Amino acid sequence: MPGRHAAESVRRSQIIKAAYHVAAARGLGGLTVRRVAAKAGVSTGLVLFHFETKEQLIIALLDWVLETTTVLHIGDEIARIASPLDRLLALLQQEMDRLSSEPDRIRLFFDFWARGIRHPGIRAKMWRELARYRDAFRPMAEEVLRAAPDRFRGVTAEGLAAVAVSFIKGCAVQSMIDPQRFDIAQYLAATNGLVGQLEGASRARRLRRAPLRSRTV
Amino acid sequence: MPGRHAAESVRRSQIIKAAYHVAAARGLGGLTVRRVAAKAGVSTGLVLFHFETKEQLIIALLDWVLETTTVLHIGDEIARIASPLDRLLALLQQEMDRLSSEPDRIRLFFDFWARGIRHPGIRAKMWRELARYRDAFRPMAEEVLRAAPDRFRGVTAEGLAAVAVSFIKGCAVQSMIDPQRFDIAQYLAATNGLVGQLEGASRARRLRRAPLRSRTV
DNA sequence: TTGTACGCTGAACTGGCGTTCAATATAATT
DNA sequence: AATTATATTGAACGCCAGTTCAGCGTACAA
Repeated sequence: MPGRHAAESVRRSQIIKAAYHVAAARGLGGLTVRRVAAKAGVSTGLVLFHFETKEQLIIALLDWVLETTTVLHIGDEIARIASPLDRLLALLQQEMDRLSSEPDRIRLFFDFWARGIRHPGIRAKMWRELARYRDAFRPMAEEVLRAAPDRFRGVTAEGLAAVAVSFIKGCAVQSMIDPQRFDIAQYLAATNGLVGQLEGASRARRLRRAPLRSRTV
Repeated sequence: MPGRHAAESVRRSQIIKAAYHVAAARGLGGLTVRRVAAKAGVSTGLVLFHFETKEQLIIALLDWVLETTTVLHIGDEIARIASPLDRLLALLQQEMDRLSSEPDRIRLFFDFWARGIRHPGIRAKMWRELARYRDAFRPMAEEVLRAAPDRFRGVTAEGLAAVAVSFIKGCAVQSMIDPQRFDIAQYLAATNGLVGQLEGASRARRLRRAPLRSRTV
């Protein structure tokens, strides 16, 4: 039934959400204009009427995924933690919880990441996202450097933030290929030990009292 | 010129190497039977005569990539380092050198990794590779646990190995999306600081005398 | 009421893909 | 020399993809 129906923006977001469901279920490789149209309950032509090309649809999907993924929001409970290193660990824990709560989204994100290697447009957006990620760690990294200047002689906040990001991305990459057995609690415990006990017993006690929720992803 | 020519295995490896060049240049998404045939200088039909389906060709390519990627070989210079933590850092450095020396191979590896998320056959092979990776760190991880039992109370060698793998994979993932600016030397310096100076000044002096070769990937 | 701009449809076009297969040339066997 | 087994070709097939577009229906302006 052709004719004037939904407003431009409504249709666009309707189609993008359909695209998200298709991509989350079948991956970017399984994303086709026809499938998106079917999922959205519209015709093939309409999808391209609103997005011109499939590539632009994919870019719009990426934008939507990045916008609607609340990443690295530093809540009150975390801001209240005194030690910078402890706060960093709490942030890591929060990010790793997301791994188990939104696996489809993380998988799709990873799919985009891989595509970014060959696709300059996607890579640029991913690079910006990575920069955002590192920037979120930066103030914390600077605090860490200030708290232990001898330990981090010659180290920049940027470098430290990159390592912090690696804890998260590295964990995601591993749990993605080994979703059943990868033990996040163990991962965090080992991280905790490696980072070093700046305050010794106090942190150990706190971790024991508030056990980690999810054992595997 | 049809007829009996090269032996089975010769042709197979010839085609696999052609597939590698195509995949390295265009990604797994750009790998087609026709392109591989053209690169190998044979007909389309011959590729499928030797590999039955495109999927089997891809699996064979993955096997070849995994076989011919010398990963985590612990050489004499590294084995001679006394401190386990220092040895771990040397291993990390070695792996990161590979990032800059064989970017195409690493990119292709990453491409397979992403495909493994949806493809059980590929995922199984990648999981085995990940296990190999962690196992290579395990003896070292056990030494670390033995050297500082208080620091790593409740931590298993498996968990510690997973974190070590994260340093590498996380670095690769970041430098892949940001090949120009990602500073590996800074990354290692920050890692060094985070892991903690078990031996203090001695390591700092050693690192200063033997500067890191590659600044970026 | 009429006209028109816009949203919308879906069949049709083009192209590239994986795959098949009859024909054929070569090497090994007899 | 004749036969057989094998390696090789490349045209052909069917499929599914992205994209186009002529036509249709609806809502709003005049």
